[in-house]
Amino acid sequence: MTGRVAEYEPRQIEAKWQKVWEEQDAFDAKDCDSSRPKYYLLEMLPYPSGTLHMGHMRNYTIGDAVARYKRMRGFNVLHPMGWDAFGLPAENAAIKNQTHPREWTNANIAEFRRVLRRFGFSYDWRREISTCDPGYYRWNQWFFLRMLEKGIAYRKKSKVNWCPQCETVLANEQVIDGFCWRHEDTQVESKELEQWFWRITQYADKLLDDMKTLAGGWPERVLAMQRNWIGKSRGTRIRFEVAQMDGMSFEVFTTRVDTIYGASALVLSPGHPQVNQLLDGVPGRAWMEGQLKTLRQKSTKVADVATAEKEGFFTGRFAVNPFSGENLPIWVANFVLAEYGTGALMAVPAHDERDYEFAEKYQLPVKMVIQPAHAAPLRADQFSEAYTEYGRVVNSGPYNGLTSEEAIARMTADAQSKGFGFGETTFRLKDWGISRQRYWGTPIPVIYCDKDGIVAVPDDQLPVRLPEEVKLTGQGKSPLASDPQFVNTTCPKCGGPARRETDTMDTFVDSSWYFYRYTDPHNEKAPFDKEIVKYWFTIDQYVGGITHAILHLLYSRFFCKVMRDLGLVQHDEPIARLFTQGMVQKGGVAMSKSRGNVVGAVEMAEKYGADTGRVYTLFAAPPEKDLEWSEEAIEGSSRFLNKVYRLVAKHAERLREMPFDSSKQTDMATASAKEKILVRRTHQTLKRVTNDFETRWHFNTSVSSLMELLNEIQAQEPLDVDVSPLIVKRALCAFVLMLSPMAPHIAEELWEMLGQSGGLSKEKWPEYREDLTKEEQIEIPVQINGRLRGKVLVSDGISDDETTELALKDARIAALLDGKQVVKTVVVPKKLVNIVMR
RNA sequence: GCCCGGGUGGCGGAAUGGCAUACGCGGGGGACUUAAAAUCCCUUGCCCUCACGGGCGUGCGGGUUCGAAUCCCGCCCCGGGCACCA
Repeated sequence: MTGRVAEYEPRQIEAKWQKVWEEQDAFDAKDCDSSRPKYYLLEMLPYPSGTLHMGHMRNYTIGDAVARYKRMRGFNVLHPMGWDAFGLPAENAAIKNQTHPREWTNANIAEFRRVLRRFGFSYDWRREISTCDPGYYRWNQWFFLRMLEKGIAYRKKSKVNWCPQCETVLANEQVIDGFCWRHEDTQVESKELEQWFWRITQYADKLLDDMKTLAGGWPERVLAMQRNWIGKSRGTRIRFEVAQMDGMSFEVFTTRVDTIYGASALVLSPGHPQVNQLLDGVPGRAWMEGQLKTLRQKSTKVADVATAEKEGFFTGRFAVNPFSGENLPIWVANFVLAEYGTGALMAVPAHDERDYEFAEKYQLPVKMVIQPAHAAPLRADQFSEAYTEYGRVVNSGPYNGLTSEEAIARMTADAQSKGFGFGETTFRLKDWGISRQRYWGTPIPVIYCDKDGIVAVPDDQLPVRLPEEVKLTGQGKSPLASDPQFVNTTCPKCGGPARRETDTMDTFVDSSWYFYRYTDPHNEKAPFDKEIVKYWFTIDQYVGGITHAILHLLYSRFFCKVMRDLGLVQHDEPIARLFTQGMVQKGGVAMSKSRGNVVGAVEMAEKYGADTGRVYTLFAAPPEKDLEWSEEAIEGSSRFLNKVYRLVAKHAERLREMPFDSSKQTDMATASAKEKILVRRTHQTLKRVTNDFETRWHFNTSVSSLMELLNEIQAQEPLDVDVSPLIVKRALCAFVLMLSPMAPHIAEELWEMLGQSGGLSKEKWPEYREDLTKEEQIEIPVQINGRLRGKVLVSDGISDDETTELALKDARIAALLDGKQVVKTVVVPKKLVNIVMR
């Protein structure tokens, strides 16, 4: 045919088209364009540290394939990128390298940006944001002030993790099994500090309820994790008076008030604030103090707490069961959490596993008050474990015979009317502590004045800038406190001397609303324009890792609800659909710098080309599954693109001038056999790939469909005999268009080689035609008793009876059926025949 | 303990009630080449058989069905999340 064919040079092609895209602003999204449907596609913004590896790239490749597909489908696509630029690693790196966190961060951002461009992701770069810019974080401060006005932001003393070696507060993530991450032999202490909190608990119910609207769009396991985290629990609060101590009482929270007649003790947490008062004047007090101290000092390691043996002591005091009037001994025990419920509980050994275990050890009575509703009754002498199911209430005075549900309702109502209790809902979720004693974050915009107390920084003084010249030592308290120029200020109210807040905000604040800023990134008067947000929101599709299933995604939902209450947005949920992609692993574990198993994105792109990297990450596994990186398997994707390039290059010359109109299709009545194959295979592939993009995103099968189509086209060689050039051109153009979301650079190059102009970013996705996917003749399997015994060729419109007849006539089938009785035949049209014989 | 995933060739995976192992990697054989690389062709689940052919086979055991990797019941194993939450 033609002479020597040029070789596929990914580096050259990729640079060429990236430049073209940039010059054409090919991926700019147009605000408030009502002529097209909008599509907001978002990938989680990276923390710019270390190197971008293939784990990042997988996330962006999945997103980019969808973004490009949606554009071809006629959507106005918003596909932005930015940097989660505040955070501890920058500060630590700065201390280590004697640089400024901003320098370190900016260098990383520059590198990340370069690598993302090297992969040709179709971002609207005009909208790039960086959370460490004062132009961004001033809006963190602005939101903080609005929350302060609303009472959502408040200050209280709270326990923090404190390392006595570092002399600083540690984030929960920096506490490893109760020890400091930098001092493996130093136990982290608990210390009380004044901290700023955001009242996320005020939205607990809403956060839980609104998850109903996310069902279907969010992975069930993410919803399950959030549900678990919020931890809603409905129950009853009951007050127990202490016998012979006037006015002293304890409240307990229980979800099973129906078991209260079976209570055999009242148990307090060692951390309960009233323990000391209770022990006043009790004989043996000194011994008890010792016991208390031991219980309180027990390891706080998570693993230990869960498996620790139950221990406790009897206080010598008694509480009165308000339902039965019975006196219950008051105990203090390690298994009662101070932070949950009321820090006290009623122990019902017969119907709670933990209480049973405790009662066994300390010989407390086990009183059965619930019997199974449908199974055989429990017998006291055969009781070996707690019965925790609902059932029918017994031995409970006036409540006997009720079901658990009825008893809970009745007893809660009675407690309320008699004044010793009420129905209550508790949550595991706690308010969000946002104070960090760190430098590299958003300064909290508050001033402390001796005269006026806590004073908000006025809006017109925002942003409160991070001072650039601060000495970072990693020691002591908040770094900002060591900068007198920053700390000392004047009170906005009285003008007198005052001090600035020296803590900064948790970096999760930055990422809780960043996706709103993309819609209007340069606005200096507001965090964003309401109308523009209204146009773009909600986010149609969010793509990111499962690691953020709780914190980031819960905080973002909370922020949205606060913003709605502030009148800034009108929607209840910011993200309609969430896709969590699997990790990229090497040697069975996630890629990470510390493990030294990182495959750098740049190295990968230089060796094989960005398109090959993209195709491989899509092909190697379905996107939600973890993917084991294989240097050998990537060769397959490289070979595939090389083959595609050679095929198109071989035929491009003679097809270049051929006019091509994708809306016109071949007349199958006059087509040759080869032409029919080309047309049908093309439309079959179009159908499969379109389905993959529209439904479950299994791009691995999209790539394999294209590989099969490529093989089919090659099998029809020579393509200049018995095939009209127009049909070859249509097949190749459809191929290139289908490839373009996944391997955009080579697709652009081939498109140009085929004589098509204007670039692919303006092209439409090719529609398949159902009738053109149909084969004239189909080979279907013939089974006897469900076992494959032969095959017959049937034509498209054949009836079931005709199919059966054909199958029975098949020589091999006939031989097997000889002398046997056919009981029944099953025909699945165009799929299969099954003959049941005896 | 509870909740969510998952278990298919040597490997990544395909098939979601209808031909198990598509596509790719790896392996074996061949063509081209002085040679190598690249490329192309053939082959590749296990067992029996010279062969034709047959049997087995989707973690295990049952069930439903003309037909099960797929649906149902009961287990086992692996991964992840939560975990003394009253």
